[in-house]
Amino acid sequence: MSMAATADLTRNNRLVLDALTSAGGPLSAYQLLDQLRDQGLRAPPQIYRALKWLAQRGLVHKLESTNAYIACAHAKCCGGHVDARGTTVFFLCDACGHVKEVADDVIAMAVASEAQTLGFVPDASVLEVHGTCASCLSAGAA
Amino acid sequence: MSMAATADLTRNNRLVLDALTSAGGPLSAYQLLDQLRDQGLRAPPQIYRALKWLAQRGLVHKLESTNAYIACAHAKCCGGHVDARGTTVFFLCDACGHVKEVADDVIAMAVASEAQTLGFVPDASVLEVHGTCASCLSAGAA
DNA sequence: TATAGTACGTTATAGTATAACAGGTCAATT
DNA sequence: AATTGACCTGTTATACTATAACGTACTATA
Repeated sequence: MSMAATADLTRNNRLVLDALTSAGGPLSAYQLLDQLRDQGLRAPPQIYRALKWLAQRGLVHKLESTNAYIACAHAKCCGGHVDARGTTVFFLCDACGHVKEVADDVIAMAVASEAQTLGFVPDASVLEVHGTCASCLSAGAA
Repeated sequence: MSMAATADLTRNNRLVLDALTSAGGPLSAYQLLDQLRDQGLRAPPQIYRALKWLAQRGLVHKLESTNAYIACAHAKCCGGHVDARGTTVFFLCDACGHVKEVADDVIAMAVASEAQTLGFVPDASVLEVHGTCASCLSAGAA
């Protein structure tokens, strides 16, 4: 497995990745732009270019159902052990906004199996489950 | 199982649904608007209102990863036997644009199982697999 | 007649994303 | 040294996606 290239990040890419990482949750491109205006980022293309670069390497993910971006939860420990092709599943709490990223082999294999049945060769998957997280459930049950 | 209400569609809802159905594939909201301008639909809210109404009843689905809308493949035969909460999986061919909608219990159960492990209560799922369809593969292999 | 609910049409605006152009840096090659 | 090419950068303008908010009209029911 190749180590993620957290070393050769350019200034802009680093700024965007750091902002997402310290946010601890999803941010929109324009929220990132607002946060990074002080650091010299002024226009959307600067943000989108960084996001594209980071996403291609699996360091960030786009949440398609919310048009938001999130730092890969696994990139820190082992350099993006979940590949950039998107076999991860996101559980998004609609109550608190928390997003849980999991690598679930059972789901991945079920998708691969269905694809095979169809004669379809998968390239990238978007798997996003909306609902209510455990902590919001227990808070709401009080 | 309740029959889908294809009878009590308003004029606008019917126009949008028919356009999507006869398209046989995904259309963007603005493509729909262009197509339906002759029938009197002039502004985006008219389209989006119809899409929202239809989606709530499972007659159309939104493809989050492409910002497009597609008629439910199962609505015709049995009134949306796949519920509006989104347990269906879409396989999108990036080569030809074809979209295959399938109701895969194995995937649905794998998602439900993972959710249960997390103590997460799912509400709606977005499951979209990009890749290459069988027919494009055989064409490309020639 | 009120009243509420729903659908409708319209204008304006918000939010998301990219095309296209210009300049800067740096290393490899000529 | 000069040239080239690859890549990163900044900027303007624009395209694409979606909704807020207003006013109207047509039911159905009280």
